[in-house]
Amino acid sequence: MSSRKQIAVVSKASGDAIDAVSPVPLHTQIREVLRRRILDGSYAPHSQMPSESQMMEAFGVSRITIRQALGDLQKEGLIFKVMGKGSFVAKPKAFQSLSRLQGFGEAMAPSGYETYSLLLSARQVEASQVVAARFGLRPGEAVFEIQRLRYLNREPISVDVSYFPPAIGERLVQEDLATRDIFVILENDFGHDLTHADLQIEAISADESLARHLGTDEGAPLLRMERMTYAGEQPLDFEFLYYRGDAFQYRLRIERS
Amino acid sequence: MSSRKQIAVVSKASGDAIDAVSPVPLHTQIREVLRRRILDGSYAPHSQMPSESQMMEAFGVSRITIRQALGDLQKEGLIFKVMGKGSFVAKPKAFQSLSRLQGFGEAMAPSGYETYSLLLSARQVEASQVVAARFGLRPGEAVFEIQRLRYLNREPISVDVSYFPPAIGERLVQEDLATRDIFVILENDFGHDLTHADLQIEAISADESLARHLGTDEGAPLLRMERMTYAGEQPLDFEFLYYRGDAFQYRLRIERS
DNA sequence: CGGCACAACCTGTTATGACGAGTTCTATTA
DNA sequence: TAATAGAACTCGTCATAACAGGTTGTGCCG
Repeated sequence: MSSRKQIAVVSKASGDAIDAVSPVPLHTQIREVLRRRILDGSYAPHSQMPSESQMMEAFGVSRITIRQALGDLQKEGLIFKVMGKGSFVAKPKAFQSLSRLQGFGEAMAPSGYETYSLLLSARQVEASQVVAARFGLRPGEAVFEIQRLRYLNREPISVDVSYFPPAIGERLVQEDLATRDIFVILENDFGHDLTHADLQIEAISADESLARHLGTDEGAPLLRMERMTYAGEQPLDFEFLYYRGDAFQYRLRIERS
Repeated sequence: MSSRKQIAVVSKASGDAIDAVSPVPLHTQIREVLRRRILDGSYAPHSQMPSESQMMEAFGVSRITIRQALGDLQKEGLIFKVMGKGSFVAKPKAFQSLSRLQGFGEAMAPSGYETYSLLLSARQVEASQVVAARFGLRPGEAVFEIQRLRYLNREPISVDVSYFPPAIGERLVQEDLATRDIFVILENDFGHDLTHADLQIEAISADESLARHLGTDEGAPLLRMERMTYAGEQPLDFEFLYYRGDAFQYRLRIERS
């Protein structure tokens, strides 16, 4: 390569605003911005990322904050650093970080693949007819909705729309949903004992929104799952999962222990 | 099998000296001391660990250093923290953090278990007859030896004695050998393309040292493996693995891709 | 022209300091 | 006595600062 031209985008030109007064920590916001840039290709695999001091300036925070964000990404295996040179985007690899596929994927992936999630939204909403019925609520009562876009080996693989009782949802959003399995959080951190799940499956066509997220054509075949997970009698987690039809085989074991 | 009366050790009474001038970072030293205390039971599962300020004083370092050590352990899932309360030792769980079993274990663990390694020693030594022969060296030439004790779900499962060309060994010790798979480091960080491995297996009796590490009786049956891993023609990693006979079934697939 | 020393960058480590937020126990108050 | 306010602890976040150790380019010198 020749001269020093810009390495990559640093400024917050796009919708990656950092909010200093937000309740979510700066390093978390920055980590997610960087994760998005990696997953959407702004930072290509093997390319060098901006230096820590460049990011300091670009985001307007101190170096310790940048380092926290980068350190998190490094521990996930999304980037690697070389002392004296800089930070680089890691090449997606199978046989690295297993364990991240949740439930469905857990049973599905015989070996390990790299998986991450992008948080699309997380908010309290009024329960729709279907959701209310599943939780034994009245339509319009509050439930917590979390939408995520899941990646398998750096490719978008599914859109997950999950509903939780408000109390659980509030706590979930404080966790690291990008890399941790919701099942594991529920079991480990919250102490819920997941017992079983009911599910149903069908095939649908991608609408505009799903197609955009999953990078398929509109109308492409998707696998749609509806799954309610229980801890004993208590309904905990109701999910709609939209999997890319061309990327998944269906093989599943529902029992969990 | 002796009864342990101590509650929680904070001071560096035992052999857990922190060396300020050592080339290995303080937070790494501290992390490993804490890991040892967790794995050997000094800090029992679910028990509260000393507070960050207590550790600051006990180790004679700043809080940021303690936090780095604790943060690493937390990301591994060995401990968890509760704001306003403190740090606690996590309960060992299967179905959490897969992906850490290397090679042999990788193929062996159908689902996931929690695995860690304790670094027993890492140093340059003179190649023994056997090691030299495998690497195509003359006996007495320098090779790098790494000894580790591996845990599966908080129980010691195997002693690994690995030999590397000096250049590779020197780099390996700078990596996080406690949680990262050497195979993954070699492939991902170092760019070596592991192709195949030769191995042989036999059953032996535990000598005093092995029995002590593995927590078995002297004379207990062990599985002994000798494995040479190659990247193409180049021999990269020669290992002796001593597995507890009562804890392992042999089922293996050698191809890697 | 080739080699070597140095400056200019990078990340790694660590300290100090400050404030915020959550928990728990205590002491004051109604 | 019971409720409440607060003190005293905990971890979480973020800033500033300094130095070490590694890499890379530049420019001087032979």
